[in-house]
Amino acid sequence: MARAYLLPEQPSTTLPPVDLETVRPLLRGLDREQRRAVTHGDGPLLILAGPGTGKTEVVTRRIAWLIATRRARPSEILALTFTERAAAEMQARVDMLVPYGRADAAIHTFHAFGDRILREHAAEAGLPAEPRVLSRPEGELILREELFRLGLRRYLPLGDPERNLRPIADWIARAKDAGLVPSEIGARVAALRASAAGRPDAEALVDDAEGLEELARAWERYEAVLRERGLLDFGDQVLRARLLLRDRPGVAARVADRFRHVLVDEGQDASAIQLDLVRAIARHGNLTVVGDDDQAIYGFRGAAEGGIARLATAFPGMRRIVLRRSYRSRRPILVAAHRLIRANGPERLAARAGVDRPLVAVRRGRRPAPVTVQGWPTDAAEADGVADAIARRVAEGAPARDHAVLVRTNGDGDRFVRALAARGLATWGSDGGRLGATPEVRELVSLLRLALDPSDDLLLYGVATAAPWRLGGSDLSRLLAEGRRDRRGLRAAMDAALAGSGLALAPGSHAAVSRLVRELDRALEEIHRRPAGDVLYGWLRGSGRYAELVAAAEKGDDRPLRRVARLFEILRSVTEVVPDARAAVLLPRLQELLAVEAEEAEDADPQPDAVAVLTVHKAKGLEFPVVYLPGLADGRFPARRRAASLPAPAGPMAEDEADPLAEERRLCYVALTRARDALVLSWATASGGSGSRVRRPSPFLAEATDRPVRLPAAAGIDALRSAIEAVVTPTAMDAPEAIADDGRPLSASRVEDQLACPLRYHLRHRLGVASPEHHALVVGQALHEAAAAWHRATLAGEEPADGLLRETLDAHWRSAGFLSREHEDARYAAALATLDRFRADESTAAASGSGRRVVAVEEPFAETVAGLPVRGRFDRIDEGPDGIVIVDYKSGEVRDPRKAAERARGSFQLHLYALAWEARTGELPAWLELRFLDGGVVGRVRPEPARLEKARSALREAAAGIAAGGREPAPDPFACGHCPYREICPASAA
DNA sequence: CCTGGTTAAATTTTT
DNA sequence: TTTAACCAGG
Repeated sequence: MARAYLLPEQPSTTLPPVDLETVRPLLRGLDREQRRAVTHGDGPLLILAGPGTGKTEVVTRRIAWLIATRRARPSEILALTFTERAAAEMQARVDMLVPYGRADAAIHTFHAFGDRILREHAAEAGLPAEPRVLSRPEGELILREELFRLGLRRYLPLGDPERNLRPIADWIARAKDAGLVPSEIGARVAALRASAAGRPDAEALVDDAEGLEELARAWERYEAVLRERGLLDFGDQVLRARLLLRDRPGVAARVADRFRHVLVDEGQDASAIQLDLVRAIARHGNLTVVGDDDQAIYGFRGAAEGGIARLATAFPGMRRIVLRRSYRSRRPILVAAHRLIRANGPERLAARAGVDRPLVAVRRGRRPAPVTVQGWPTDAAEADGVADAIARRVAEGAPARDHAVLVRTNGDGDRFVRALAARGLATWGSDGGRLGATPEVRELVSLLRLALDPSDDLLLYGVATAAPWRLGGSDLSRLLAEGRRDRRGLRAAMDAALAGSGLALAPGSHAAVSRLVRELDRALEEIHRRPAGDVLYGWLRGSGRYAELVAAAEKGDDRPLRRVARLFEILRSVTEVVPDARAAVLLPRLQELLAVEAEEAEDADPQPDAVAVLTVHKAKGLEFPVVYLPGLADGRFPARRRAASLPAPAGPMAEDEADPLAEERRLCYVALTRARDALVLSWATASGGSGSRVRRPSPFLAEATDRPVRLPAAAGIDALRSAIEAVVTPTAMDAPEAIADDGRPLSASRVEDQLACPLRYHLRHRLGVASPEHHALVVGQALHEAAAAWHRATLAGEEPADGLLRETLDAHWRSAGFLSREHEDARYAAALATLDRFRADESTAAASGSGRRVVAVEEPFAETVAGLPVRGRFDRIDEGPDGIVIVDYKSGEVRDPRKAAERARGSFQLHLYALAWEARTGELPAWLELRFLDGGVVGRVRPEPARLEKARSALREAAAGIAAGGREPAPDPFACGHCPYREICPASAA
């Protein structure tokens, strides 16, 4: 029997005799399909390998078999994977199968292989001998450096110039995945323009075309910088290797001759350019592709839709072997998974191969557990329920590592980690700490920022409270208060205390402040002339922090020291890309550079006694005896799709598949098929916050189980309770007699800060920690002052002087908080244009005789509203035909009048001002207005009772919270992203 | 059935 | 800040 397998399936050149004993073990234990796959001779082969069908086993044995049967020398075999991890695993398994250590087959990631080709032919590829490859954040650092030279307009909002940095980097990567070069975007733009004529969506198409032109320009500039500096990015490693083979037929021929057999793992994840590269190398036809289109979950990352099918077309006569036996999951799991994936339609390869049936379960014996579905009233209840179930099983003796909780997004995992931790169970795999988020690294990054802007109290506060000084308590609070009181800042208060002319400090604090100031001054002196790493090194030695870290390491905890060492390694290597490594250059992208896992490998590998809490993407390729898949609620899984922020470089991308749910469904399929023995699906009716929306079960639940999904009756009471609590909690109308903490009156910004995040209120208003300079504030204030000066002049009956607006702008313009000189120049020019329009608008209004006149400017008030002291300043008060209009100037980039009106309606500040006006005059104003200076639009609203009442209750709620003295952070991914305190906030969700 | 206003929730990841 | 889903009201 075995002898038959030694014969080539297709006649080929005469092979030398093969020792049966070396070949037989390679086929041992394989099923029929697997054997056929392993022993396929020459010619193209597609192995359709569903989950758990022994895919890796087949590929590795096939490599060993090709070698053992002398169909290929090891060096003639090329195997391509996507991750280093997969490559390493394949290599290890081939090494075990091929004796004598002669397995020098080329097993690489696509990128490593492309890189190897490029280096071997560096001269022909027009590259330096040793091109440096950019990491992702390093690429963004280069874009950031060039930001104002990229020729961007639409994608460069002056109020937040870095907003599109990441999207543009992604866009370039996707363009390279598609195999494009910048000049080819032009063709696409032309095609879009041509096709637009006469179509109903013509406007949108032309708009996209313009956007693409802008992006192509930016891309070209980015490429020019890479060329100048001899750099490659990840996309180039594949793209330029492919272009090399296309432009140099001689090189292509040599590469194809060298690799007589090519194997591709996870073919469904390949990008268009990767597939193209494979076609070019495997033109001899000896190509083995392993994959499963039902597990294609990387469309967002550039995987080509229908990639495997396209390869099959490119290699006519490709033999197809379908692995149908699952060695992993019990039958109920396979049945549910198949029911689900079936909904993706008849184009799936399994369906086209005529095997649209569940995989055959090989593991038998003991009746398998059915797939269960649980409904929970809230997210919290779901997390507790899952954690309880796991804890119970562990108590009964099951190993913790046998359990996995699979989630759709990283954020979803947190509550399971916490719930498990509360039951004494360790977890692994959830988005572990990033290096940049560890305290050791944050301290050092803060120091760099502080050295660049020593007047930033916020940073100084952060550094002073961090190791090794660990200042805190009343001394630091008093220094802060003192610095704020005399308006000279925290540093001045420290200096005064040290000189004996200021606050008296406790001896310990005195010594710490003294050394802190000394070390800080040294860092200040060095920061602009030495690389960031050198400054940090001096600080570590001088402050004693280095000795502390070493001592901790000697005592057994070397993680802090290792993290700091990695920071230094990153700072060193970035100098290869950006020659000027001073802090001012690196800081803007430092967070991204440090967004690597804090602990090498530790979090990415299964931990011996911990429960896995993983995103489904991270779980791909893994298996667990027991899998929990919570969060199967509509909108969460399938996740709600967000509109792309940039037009796709290569036309419709994977997400534009006919069925928008298809990729999410495949993701769910991957999740279900991670389970060996037991699978528990669940969902929660509500996220749990008061007033949170009721969620419907995911459509995938019904698809997978073929049963109607109902909430268990037991959940009813909890649901009612949470519904009642939802009504009771937020209203808080009967708040206790509210007082505003130290008796200082409330203001709009105090109330808004308190409601947004009590910790932010605490830092800004109780401790008086100043926020760092921000360009939006500088520009906004200067414009504000200019408008006020104009109105003051007219109020005094004068014709405003010609240069008044510009002179006032200049007088209040400070060069602080801008990203770069170019940014400041652009914002200044924009501010001048804004003032021109302001003048024109005001002149028109004056001439129109609208019956409105300005009666007060910058008018301060202090009134009692809802029993609470409130103060503020009306920017401008007008008297119009219907009565008083309260005006507030804003400098945000609002251009749409509808948006402006919406903002006015929702403005707490305006409604508070209306109430203050009522308290002062006994009458409500007729109108409330926001005037957006940049956009020249006005949003107006009548002060309506319902909205005024809302403002009153917000005021009360804030006052109560302030009086209670709470300082709990209220992390929110969006709010934290813009919070000035995010650098020092331990709870920041940014 | 449409419109507008209100409200909660903010992807996935490797090289 | 933006978006989309939901609800009320015409």
